[in-house]
Amino acid sequence: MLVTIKDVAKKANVATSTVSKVLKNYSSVSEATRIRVLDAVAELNYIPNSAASALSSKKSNQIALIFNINDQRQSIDEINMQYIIGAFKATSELNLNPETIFINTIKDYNYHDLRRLLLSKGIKFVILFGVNKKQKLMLDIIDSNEFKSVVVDASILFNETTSTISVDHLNGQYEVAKKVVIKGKDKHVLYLAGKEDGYVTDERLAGIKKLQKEYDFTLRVEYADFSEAKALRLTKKYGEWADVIASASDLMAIGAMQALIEMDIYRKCCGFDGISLMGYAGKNMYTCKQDFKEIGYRAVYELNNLINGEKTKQVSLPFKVISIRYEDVLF
Amino acid sequence: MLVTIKDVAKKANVATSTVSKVLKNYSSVSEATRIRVLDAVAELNYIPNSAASALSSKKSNQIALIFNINDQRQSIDEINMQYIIGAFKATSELNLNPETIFINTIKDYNYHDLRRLLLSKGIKFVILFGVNKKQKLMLDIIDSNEFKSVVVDASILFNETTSTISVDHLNGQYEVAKKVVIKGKDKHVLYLAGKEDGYVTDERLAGIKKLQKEYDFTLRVEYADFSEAKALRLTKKYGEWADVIASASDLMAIGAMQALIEMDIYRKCCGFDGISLMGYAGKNMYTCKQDFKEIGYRAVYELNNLINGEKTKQVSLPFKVISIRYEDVLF
DNA sequence: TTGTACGCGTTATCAA
DNA sequence: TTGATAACGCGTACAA
Repeated sequence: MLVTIKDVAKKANVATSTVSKVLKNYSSVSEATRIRVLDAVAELNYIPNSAASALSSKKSNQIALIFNINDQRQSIDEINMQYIIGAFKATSELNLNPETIFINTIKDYNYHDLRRLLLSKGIKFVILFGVNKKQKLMLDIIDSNEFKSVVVDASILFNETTSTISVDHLNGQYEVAKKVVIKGKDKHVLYLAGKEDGYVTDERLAGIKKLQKEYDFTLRVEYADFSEAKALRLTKKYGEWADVIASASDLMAIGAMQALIEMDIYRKCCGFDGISLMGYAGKNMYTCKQDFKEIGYRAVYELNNLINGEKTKQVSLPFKVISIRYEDVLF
Repeated sequence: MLVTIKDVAKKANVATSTVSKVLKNYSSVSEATRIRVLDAVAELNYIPNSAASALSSKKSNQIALIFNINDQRQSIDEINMQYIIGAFKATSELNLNPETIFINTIKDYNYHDLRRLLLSKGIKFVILFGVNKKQKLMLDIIDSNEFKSVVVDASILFNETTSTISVDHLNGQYEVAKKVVIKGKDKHVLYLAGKEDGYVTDERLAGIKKLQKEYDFTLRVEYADFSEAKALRLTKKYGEWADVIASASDLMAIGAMQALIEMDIYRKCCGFDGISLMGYAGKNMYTCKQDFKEIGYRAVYELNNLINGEKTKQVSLPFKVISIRYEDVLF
């Protein structure tokens, strides 16, 4: 029925322990028996039982990718999908086993459930996507001493058990805004910030303020909560006043642009993220493009470093200030 | 160190088997000991070891969600993300454990690797997303007698071990095209079909042909391979000739529309899928909206039926012929 | 209703 | 370099 290591051992005329050694590439095995074992493995079509292995070795190559996603706005599903694809590429290369978890799409998920889920599988290393100041579960994981983690987009959470990885949001916002804003106290910049509980919100806000110090324009900050609709409304309210509208996300920038169109006025705008929707609705706006796939990919590699006992670190990935045209997203 | 079932047994003054029975909600346990055991569990913060459980019971609640995705076109990442979110909602409700696999983003993935991956985890039930006629791995899984599967969007693959689930692509295409095409032999319809190796391609093509029989227009079918760029090129070539352009996907419809804009002519268009991008670039086109989240959700429930020994079946989910406006995707 | 004892498939220790 | 053998933590006949 089910082929086990015993069957292989019998077939190859060796002990089970020898088979195990061969399969784990231990050196203390003669070439002759090695071949004999591998032949038997091939012949019997033997497939190791990962549960038995995990139980016996007390090791599991499982890691968790934990997402806090917004399942309302499908236009940005792209971001999480790219995270996932990049991360899975890395787990495949590193022979790690990703357990994907969406903590917010499932009601009644509390820290105990999550902890239980992870520990029952022997998972002690996790990657956190979409953390914010109110995301108690994720913060608990970071604070706990049971898990080591890599946090995406919240460099401030760096500590002895937590590596961080993200682009430099501060300078990203600074650079992209620099493309559109104008110097001088008489110039008005409307900045549509993200949500107050977002860590990147603070970083990006600091970016526009850094530019303000340099360019000395008049800055009005409004929190549009990463909402396109709110950005639209706020732009209708303050767009007339502004010379330039800088947004902390592409979606908000598109909302702002839509408002301007409806108001029939023109203002320079810029976004943040570099999602492909910008190629359709972005009207050649500048944006700060993040490579989400690469971020997911690197996050796994950083986690692997932690698994291998390395110390936590803060990783900064490059961004690109670009304008996405229709031709760029066309396939 | 690690709290096991033995520790709980000791604490509660019962045998390990009793603890096991309590945790599995077996009836043959007195209320008194039940409480004593649960108290001990809570007090010791006991967490079951899923590997040990799987090994001992020879059962695993693991299923696999296998995706064949196109990782070039991020505009439609939304579709797979919605599948995933819906599927995960269901697995959470059913206490199943999803293993997510992207077979095409990882090079050198052959059937043996995949089979090995699945069987090593005791996975015998899988859901297949994105199958097409050339997707050998998935077809092998369907044909093998080792796995039972639910296939999304390929009703034709239905058999004794394979349930299928999808909207009625034929009538979906029929209905949406009906909104825009015009009766009469002198009327010209350009139909931008999908890829020839896609199962839905055939179904949707049959849909437009059904309508042709009824409306008697002149039909020109061109395969745009689900590519926006190809749709754009083909529309430039045949758009002038056509009175109406029907596309087998939203992305192609958007490409066609873009071509028309560049050609500075107007033709009625329709798409298929109902992705949110249509709210931005769709110019009020009609489309056949699929509820991808619901499809993912239902697919898991169907798989659960197979797990519970039910017979395979063909499930058809409803579609909606709508026109997506900007307001619809705005949050 | 409860407990004993064995088996699940693999790994690891230790002796040969 | 190899082979017994004892864990790993849990489930489940079967006996009590």
